Amino acid sequence: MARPRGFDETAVLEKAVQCFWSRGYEAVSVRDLAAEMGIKGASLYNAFGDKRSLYRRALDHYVAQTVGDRLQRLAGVPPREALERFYAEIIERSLNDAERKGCLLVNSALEVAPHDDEFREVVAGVLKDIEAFFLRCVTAGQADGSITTRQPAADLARLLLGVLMGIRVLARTRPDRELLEGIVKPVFFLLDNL
Amino acid sequence: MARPRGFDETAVLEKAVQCFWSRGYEAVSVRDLAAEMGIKGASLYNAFGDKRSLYRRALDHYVAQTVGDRLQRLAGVPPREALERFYAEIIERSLNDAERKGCLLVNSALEVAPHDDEFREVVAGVLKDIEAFFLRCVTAGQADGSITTRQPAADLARLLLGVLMGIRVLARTRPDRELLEGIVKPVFFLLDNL
DNA sequence: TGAGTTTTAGATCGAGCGATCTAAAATAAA
DNA sequence: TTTATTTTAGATCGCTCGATCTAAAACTCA
Repeated sequence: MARPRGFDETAVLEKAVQCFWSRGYEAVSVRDLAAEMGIKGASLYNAFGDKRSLYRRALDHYVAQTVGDRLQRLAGVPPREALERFYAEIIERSLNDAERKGCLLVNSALEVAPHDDEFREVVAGVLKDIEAFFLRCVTAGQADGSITTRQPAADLARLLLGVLMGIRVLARTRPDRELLEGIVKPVFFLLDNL
Repeated sequence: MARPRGFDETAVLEKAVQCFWSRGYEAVSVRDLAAEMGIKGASLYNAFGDKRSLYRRALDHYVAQTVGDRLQRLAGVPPREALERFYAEIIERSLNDAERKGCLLVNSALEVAPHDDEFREVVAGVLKDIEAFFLRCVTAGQADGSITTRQPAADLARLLLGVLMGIRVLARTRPDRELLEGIVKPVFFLLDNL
């Protein structure tokens, strides 16, 4: 039978995530990727196909690890608190991001999705998942009285998604706690009052 | 004396803006640029220097034409109305953007600014200009009673900047009126009430 | 008109790109 | 041990990259 693979596919995929995350799709070469992943070019093409396929795998892995994990962890938390912890996490991540890599999903939304239908659908789907999470939180919060009912839950969820994207973008150019927390403060004031 | 330039520098610069705007920095080659600008490679290097310098010129031109113009047009408008018209313009622009180019400033904030100190300063400066415009609007609105005083003007301005970035990002993947207007609606509800 | 200067057009530079190929090394089942 | 299969390592494919060079063409001023 066949010789088994000499590397851990998940481990090298995570190296690829790091590359794409910190430098983007176009700016990273397949040679850079192979070197960083610790495998040879042919092994890379064998295991992952071409550069675009590898990016797809990297994005899927990132989303599962980062977004999926967060949504799952906060699924059981009381809604108002879940939202607060969500944003607190995002802000801490953004401020601790010395390389200013931002979020691979947001980066993909700007660099890859606009020119590539498959990636646009993938990114749009994840964004809708996040929006749906926000909507569940807002609806539950409105039901238990912790979140205002004076605006439709759907619009509040949209606002939460928009603000999330805004924080992710601004943090890459102005990683400033006062700015990021200043964005969130009026949002929670709105959720709380009225 | 010298032979005069055979092309209009501003006109070809605007062609370069279109290229960088729709495809990004890395994905556009100097050959693409020269062809689209209708000049030869040597003329491009003569007139604008290298690719990075041309991008800088293109970004500056875009900012002056697009951002600067908008802030100037709305400077004399009553504050609450200025904010409303600002967002209405942004949403219409985003929905009419068939190529999903988004905003060159936001695109630069994600593709170029994180890895290039000069561009980071340029982008951060423009973002601060926009934030300052929002702050002037909010402060004036709080003074004339058209905007709530129950949150600090500085935080409301930060929220307005964050939401603007969020709209610009989301529109490139999900150019959907319901989504974009749904983000803005609770923001104005917050500005109006309380 | 002629001297002087700049812009043109097109070829070309070395480097790096994504992708593929060959052949040797490695492994598991027969 | 043999056979079959896969992964390796490294060279290499044709192409495009950003950038430069060479001359010819174009133009202004003396």
